[in-house]
Amino acid sequence: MPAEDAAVAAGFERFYETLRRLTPRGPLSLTAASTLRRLERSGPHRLCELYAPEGISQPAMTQLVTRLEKEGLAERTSDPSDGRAVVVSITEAGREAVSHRRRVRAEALSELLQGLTPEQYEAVVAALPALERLSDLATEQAS
Amino acid sequence: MPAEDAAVAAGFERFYETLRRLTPRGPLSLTAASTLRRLERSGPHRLCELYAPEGISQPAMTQLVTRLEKEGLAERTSDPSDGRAVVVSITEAGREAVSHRRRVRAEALSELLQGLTPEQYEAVVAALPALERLSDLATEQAS
DNA sequence: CCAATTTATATCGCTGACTTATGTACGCAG
DNA sequence: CTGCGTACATAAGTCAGCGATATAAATTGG
Repeated sequence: MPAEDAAVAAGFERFYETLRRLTPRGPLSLTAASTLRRLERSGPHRLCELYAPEGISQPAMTQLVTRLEKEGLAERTSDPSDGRAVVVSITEAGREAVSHRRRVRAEALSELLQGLTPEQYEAVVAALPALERLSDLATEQAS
Repeated sequence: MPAEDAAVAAGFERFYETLRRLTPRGPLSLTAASTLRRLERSGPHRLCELYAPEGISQPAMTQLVTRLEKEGLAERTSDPSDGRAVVVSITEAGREAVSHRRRVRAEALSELLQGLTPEQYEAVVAALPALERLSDLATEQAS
């Protein structure tokens, strides 16, 4: 492991905690929010396609979908081509919940961003593609 | 809110999920790990100074400290100057647990970092001071 | 200096969100 | 239609958080 990676890891570690506290309490668990974002981003999915990337077990996803359905944020549809399958999709209320959460977070973050110097701000913007790339790499690795 | 902040927020949102999955399972909850890091970083604290910054209730912190104590990762000491207070400090085993967790995470991250181009890597390194600053700002804001 | 209040921590009962093990319904090959 | 694999649901247990409340020490007002 290159030495400089350790510095990056240390910085990320602390920054991760900062991000975590930026949306402290809410009716959605981390996994619930993440699942909703996935459904919003890449459309309806079968339940069996959801649990692995979210890093939880299949029963946990069943329960999560049940909760989301009870709260009106997602819905189950049966797949006509496969009677065993359940297709999960996000509802309008779900989209609103996601965008509300996103907005709250973005506003809190925006306030912090204003404390940066223009140079620091530019550095953050310049690093965004790299962060995006890291997320892509992590996703690939998982599959 | 400046328009570009939204892009930053979106990038951070996804990156946050990525970091979250970088240390998937472990015996320590997110809060437990975060609390241990705090104790390691800034020394012993009274229980009442711990729960607010960690974003949990006081009873939850009492329980968390109890668990950490049971696992030998932290210990309670009574404050001689205030009979009501309990001073929590990290043990040697606690330090090891923190550093182990940090190492695992750093290695996983390091693997991802190698997938970046040199330019992207430099962009990340260049952004570190800004991320650090953001964390500082968030800490100030909380107090 | 004693009663009332505030502060610091602990205990209780509850819920949410996971786990593993197991059950059920459907699809498909023989 | 038998039997097996797949997709999902259910059951039972655990863990980590919550609010309400209890206990005990410190502080404060008369």
